[in-house]
Amino acid sequence: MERLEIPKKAVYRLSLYLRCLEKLTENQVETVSSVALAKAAGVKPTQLRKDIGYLGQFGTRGLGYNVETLSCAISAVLGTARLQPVVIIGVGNLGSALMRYSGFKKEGFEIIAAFDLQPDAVEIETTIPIHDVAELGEYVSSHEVKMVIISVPGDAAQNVANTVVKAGVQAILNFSPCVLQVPDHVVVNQIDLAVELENLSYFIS
Amino acid sequence: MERLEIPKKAVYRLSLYLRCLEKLTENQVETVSSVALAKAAGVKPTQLRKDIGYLGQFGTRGLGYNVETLSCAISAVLGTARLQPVVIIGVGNLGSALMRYSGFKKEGFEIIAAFDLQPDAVEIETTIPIHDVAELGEYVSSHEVKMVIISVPGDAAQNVANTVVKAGVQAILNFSPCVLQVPDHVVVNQIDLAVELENLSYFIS
DNA sequence: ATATGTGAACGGCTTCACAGCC
DNA sequence: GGCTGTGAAGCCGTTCACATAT
Repeated sequence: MERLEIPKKAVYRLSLYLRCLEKLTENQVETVSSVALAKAAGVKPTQLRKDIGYLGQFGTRGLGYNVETLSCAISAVLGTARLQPVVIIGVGNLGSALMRYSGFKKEGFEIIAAFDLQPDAVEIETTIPIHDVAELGEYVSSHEVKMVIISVPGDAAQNVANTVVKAGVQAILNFSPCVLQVPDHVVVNQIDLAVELENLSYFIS
Repeated sequence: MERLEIPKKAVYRLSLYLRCLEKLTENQVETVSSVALAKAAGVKPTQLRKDIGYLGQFGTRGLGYNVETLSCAISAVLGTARLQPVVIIGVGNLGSALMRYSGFKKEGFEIIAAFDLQPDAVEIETTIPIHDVAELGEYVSSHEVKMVIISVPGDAAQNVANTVVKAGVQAILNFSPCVLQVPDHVVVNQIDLAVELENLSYFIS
């Protein structure tokens, strides 16, 4: 298994292709060419073929790709073929919005619990249990959670990260506006809303 | 002014540096070395110096950078030195969370209005006016809004984008899980939560 | 004829090495 | 001695050109 060779950017695009393929499946399209799929995903056809090439050979020359076969292949490589449990830490504005977001389950992720400093003070209608953050480490290890979403204020994020890393978490989606220091074997994807806006700000003339 | 030469990735990091510099200002630190600042931002010192080099020469050899001077320089280049008006379209889970998010104003962005299909049905305590999406185009042009945040469901996003682009918007932060087709002069930053999770999923062993 | 698969060329960002300055 | 500034080298991902398959 030489999965680790796929470049990070290509992995992002594979997710994109998967999203487009799902739409095609809904419309009962069975076959798609690299040109058509690339256009839907907003990339160049050659890049799409190169990206898919990382997974192996799935196309039929002169015809295109079978939508279902390709979907399954990408899903398998991304590790989303089976449901992945995820925990949210910090049930503030953003955290509670994420808890209500329905898009995760469709893509193979289940929010199994949330944590907050004051779980009783949280007003939100949900079936997802909200625990005290003091129980976070214990919960993560006993449920073998590998992925967490951090949406606590910046000054609390590093502490939370330390706790979950010690408890065995391997991947963190961090919405806090701060850089997390973690061991090399832990992956962090950072989404900083202010940074995104600032970035846009630069590119408007 | 040769601003347009700064690579996009460098612009992202400049935002990061700015965030770290603000913390230093709060702690009344006046000078910082590239090594220290780079560590705080999670990048290599040489990269930080190269990035800052795009702006000009701001350091003092043998000493480091003056925190305030550097902050102002980055802020000026990013265009966040003065308040930038922003509009949010789609006041659902995510949209309302973004409206309540206090981090924007601190970085120079003011949410001046929000838009929804059913503005009256929205239950949210806020001082930000919520209008009907039918008024979107007119509002954007008359207020000369250059940046918008789109947080509507995927199937409505392209329509919204068309409207605001026609009304003169130059930058879009898109949270909808779909690829927007826009003219070349419009910049789109996409944040797809499911894609982020899928990406992490791949990298956990 | 049409579309995929892929080695090679290209381009851009990162890292290195060291010159220049305090 | 310590730290910044920067041309050069290295690396990685994208694009091209075309061989290959139906």
